[in-house]
Amino acid sequence: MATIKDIAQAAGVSLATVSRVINNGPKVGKDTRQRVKLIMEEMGYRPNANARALVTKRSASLGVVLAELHDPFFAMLAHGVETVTRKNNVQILLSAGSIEKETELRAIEILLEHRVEAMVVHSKALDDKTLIDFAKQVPGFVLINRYIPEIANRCVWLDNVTGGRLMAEHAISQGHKKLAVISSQYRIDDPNHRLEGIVNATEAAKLTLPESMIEYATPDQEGGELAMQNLLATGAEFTAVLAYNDAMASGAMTMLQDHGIAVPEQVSVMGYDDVLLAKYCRPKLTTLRYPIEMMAAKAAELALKYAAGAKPEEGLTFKYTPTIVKRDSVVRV
Amino acid sequence: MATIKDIAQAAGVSLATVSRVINNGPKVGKDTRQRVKLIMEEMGYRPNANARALVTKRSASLGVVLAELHDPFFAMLAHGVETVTRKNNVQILLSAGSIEKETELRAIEILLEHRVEAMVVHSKALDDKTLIDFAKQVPGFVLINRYIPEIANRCVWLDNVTGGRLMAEHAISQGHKKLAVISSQYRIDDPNHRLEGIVNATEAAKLTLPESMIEYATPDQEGGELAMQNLLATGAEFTAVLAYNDAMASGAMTMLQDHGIAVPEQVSVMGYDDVLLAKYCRPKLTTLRYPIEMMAAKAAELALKYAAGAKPEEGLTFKYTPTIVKRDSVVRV
DNA sequence: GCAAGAAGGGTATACGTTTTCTTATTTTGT
DNA sequence: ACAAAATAAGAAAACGTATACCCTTCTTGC
Repeated sequence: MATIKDIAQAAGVSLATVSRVINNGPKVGKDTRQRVKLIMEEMGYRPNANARALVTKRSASLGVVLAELHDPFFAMLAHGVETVTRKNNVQILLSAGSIEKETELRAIEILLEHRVEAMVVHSKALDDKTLIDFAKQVPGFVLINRYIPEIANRCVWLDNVTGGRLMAEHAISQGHKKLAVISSQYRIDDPNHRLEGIVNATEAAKLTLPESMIEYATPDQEGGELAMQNLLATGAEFTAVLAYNDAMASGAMTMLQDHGIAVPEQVSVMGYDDVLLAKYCRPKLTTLRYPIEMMAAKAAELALKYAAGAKPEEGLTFKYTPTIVKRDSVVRV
Repeated sequence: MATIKDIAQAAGVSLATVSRVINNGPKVGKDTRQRVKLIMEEMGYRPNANARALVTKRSASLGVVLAELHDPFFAMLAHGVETVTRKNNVQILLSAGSIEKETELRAIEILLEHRVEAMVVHSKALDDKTLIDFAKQVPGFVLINRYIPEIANRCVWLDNVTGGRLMAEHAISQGHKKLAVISSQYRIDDPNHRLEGIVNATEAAKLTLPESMIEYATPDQEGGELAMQNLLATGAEFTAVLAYNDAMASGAMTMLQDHGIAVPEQVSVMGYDDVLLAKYCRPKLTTLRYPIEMMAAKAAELALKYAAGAKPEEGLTFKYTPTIVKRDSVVRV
């Protein structure tokens, strides 16, 4: 592959001149510029990004750390990031870790070895301290879907407590008094926060939400089916189900229908996230919109901005609040 | 950030020795190795991937070119690639282009500038010649979802003609004689091939498939709804609908149900791809399984193998054939 | 006891860029 | 016409790493 040196030789100029042509630098005459450009074209010259990154100490790429690419949720996250990297002529370096401490750590380290100046990190397993340390090392370090007070201005996150509250309030406003909850079995912040919001709202409405009305399962369709099965098996009565996400809600609906229980006529169901599925399933899900794509774009912008030298403002944070999307799976009782 | 030089100084050894420790090279004593490792740990040394790539001319990363990340289909593709890159300690460099010539070209060029040794490319817009040229330049160049005879051994693709045939044959075997087809309006190979297969099967069964029974729309749910609307508006009779993909099938089902037509009792519907949605929608879609994740993994393996110096065998290609997944949206008539 | 080889480690160059510092040439102002 | 300034271009150092080659110092076999 042709290098700058080859071009210089062929054009009868110095390395410096060729470099200046490539970077549209000054100090090179009109005709020389033309000639060098022509020769680059002829020889199929392609700058070596590695050499360039080495000397400039800038990599023109943004690192993204996330878990489990096949989840549509992460696909949307990636897409949000991609819209802004494309606009800024920046490359995406993807580093996927599963939801385990070691792989998440390794994923970040790999990006660091590539000297990415900006990174958008989705980490659920690493502890606060580790992440705070990274934030100190990397100017363009931004967390998505996580809030850590010490580095609040690098956090783009969803207010899940409010989200949970909104869910419950909506159900209650529709006259529902007997609620059931289907939560995720993973003991990370998200399900805890959503549950907290739900509990807050039920207490405010002077309703009771006994432990027996809360089921935990894997946050996918199968989990939703299983949880609903358990709920039905206990013989408990409920008129509305609040699910951890749309997939679980969909599973729950399936299981209800399989038991001859009409949704939403007999039981209302609410999802969370508003992924594609929410529009596709029957009845269409009433759910909470999680603007992950927008949030990811924001995170990428932020990462690029901080990487470029902007100092994160103290006391600032990037909180998003989910909003209710009313479709067909919840009715007044 | 600490460099090899800093470590060497702190440990009182030469650069070469440190480098040898890092790469587990020979010619360094047990105790020296230990001491250097300790100091690296203390100083938080992180190898510079760019410098390394520059001198070794190898990048330990695999480039992936694809369009529109938010499509779950591409998410699965990315995931398939990721499973093998992770196993091989290789990084993914993502380059997204939309389905336009220039952006696809640019996406590939960017990866080339990063000197990736292997790449998995999903290109629909670029012409054969351009891709063949790239294949000549890059040893680890592999195409996914595309077949080009001249570089057959670098193509991992799905036999869409057979796929279309299988769809139609299944419907016909269930007694359906009046078929309707909902295809994609994009004039790329995939819809053409599927349609070709469908036509072949109908002709073999001595059925007619008039142009008026084929609708074209965007390959998403809205498109499916629209196409079905048009089909119904013509007043044509049909008992089975073959859709270009699951999203269109889902849209078509929605529209049928909205018109009071029961699926599958009155009209059967078939999808294609077998994405998550196929299991979630009601009735569950009978569809064709497109093993994209497996194919993507194969493509990544191939790319890595070729990049490592393995010569692509002549006359070899990697064709996958879709298989029918029978669920609830098709019944015997 | 000594040549020959092995083991441990150092020196220096190369990878492909960018950029600072010079230098040679041309233009400009008076 | 001549000093001053602007323009065009080259030389060389630097970025961080890997490695080919060289130099010691021990072993080891006889």
